[in-house]
Amino acid sequence: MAASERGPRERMVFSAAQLIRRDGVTATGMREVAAHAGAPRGSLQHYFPGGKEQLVNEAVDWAGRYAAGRVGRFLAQLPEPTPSGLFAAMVRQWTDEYRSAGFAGGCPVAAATVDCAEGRDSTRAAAAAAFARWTRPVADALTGMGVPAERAESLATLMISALEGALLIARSERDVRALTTVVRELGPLLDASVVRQASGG
Amino acid sequence: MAASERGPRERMVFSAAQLIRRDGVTATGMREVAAHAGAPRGSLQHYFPGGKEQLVNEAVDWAGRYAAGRVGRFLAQLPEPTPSGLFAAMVRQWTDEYRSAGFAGGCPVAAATVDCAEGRDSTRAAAAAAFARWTRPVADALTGMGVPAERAESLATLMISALEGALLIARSERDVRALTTVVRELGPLLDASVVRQASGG
DNA sequence: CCGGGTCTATGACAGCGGTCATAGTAGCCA
DNA sequence: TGGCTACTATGACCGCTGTCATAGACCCGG
Repeated sequence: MAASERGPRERMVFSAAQLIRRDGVTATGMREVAAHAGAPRGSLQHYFPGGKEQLVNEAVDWAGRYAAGRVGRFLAQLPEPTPSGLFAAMVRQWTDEYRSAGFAGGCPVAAATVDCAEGRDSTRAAAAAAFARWTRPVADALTGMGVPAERAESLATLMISALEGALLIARSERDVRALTTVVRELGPLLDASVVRQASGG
Repeated sequence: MAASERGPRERMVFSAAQLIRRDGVTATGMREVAAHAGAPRGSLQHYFPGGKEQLVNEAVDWAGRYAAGRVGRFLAQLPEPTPSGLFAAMVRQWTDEYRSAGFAGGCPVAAATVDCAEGRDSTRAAAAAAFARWTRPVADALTGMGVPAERAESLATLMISALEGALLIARSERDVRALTTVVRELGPLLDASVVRQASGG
């Protein structure tokens, strides 16, 4: 979650993602983004001539790449790769954040979808692309673990759906219960989908 | 989804829920709610002296009651009650809407959570209450089908999580794929959780 | 010195947001 | 008729939003 000290443009995209995931797209102002990024206000129209829509879209895009990138790192850290282990790692990222930093933020892609699915088509498309970019490495990981290709895609969608929904519930309840629940209940199903190789369950 | 011609107050709450689930909380204006409900603007401060916050909270509350009420009707319509059948019915309500009316609207509770979880605690609490009120009848239905009480609660949370997450994906993609996917993949797991009575597999 | 990029700095604008203040109407009771 | 209550009707206020316009800083090649 920590972007190093890159250029002001990248910092603004990153800040936009952070503010969006906390307050939603509409409630996040351009001036606020610049201030949060420590960037001059004048840079907004310089780097994002497309206005707020461009900034939001890039933030959603960034979030999608970030989530996709995490999948690979989770895989590398797993002692032995199992579907349930991957899912647990994906969810644990959130439970860790919520326990250590509070329930202030959700998923920026979800926020963009809720706020812009109707009325700002480019942002809606950016959210769909982010979900797709996130789903692919998850599905690929599943096939690598021995899940048939057709089911891998479906199970990846199920995993992300359950995670996103549980995030909503957890944030509203200020309790990670929903997150731990979906991991516990979905784990066996995921591991049972492995057909070749010795399944650990 | 159609509220009959009740009083103006109820119409405004209903309209608020509709607009919120389409555009989000922040992007929904008070004047817009009144206009959508065909109610006079002056009635806003009369019926909702607590301002927008009160109106939003009541809309979220209404949505929670509505979702909870649907569960009972779904159960009554099932030829034989199975967990997967109930889940399929819950999801089908959304696929039907999306196929017939387009992908304009999402879940108002999700929208309220995304937009208000941080910064408006009463609305956050209202969302949590709505999720809880929705979860209970689902869990009760599962226990009635023979699911052990401890798992029933967890599976109800899983069902609602998967539904909410799939809603986000479906809306961003403008495709019901994610919804049908979670039904297909989650159904067997749900039915397998029935321990007593003949499971209808 | 000039010219020409990249980036920054402000100020203004027009619009809309929620909310408040105030006045008006309708009906009902005495 | 008067008076009370429920509800409606407007208009104004202030703050904030995204966006535009304009001008300044800074650096580099010539």
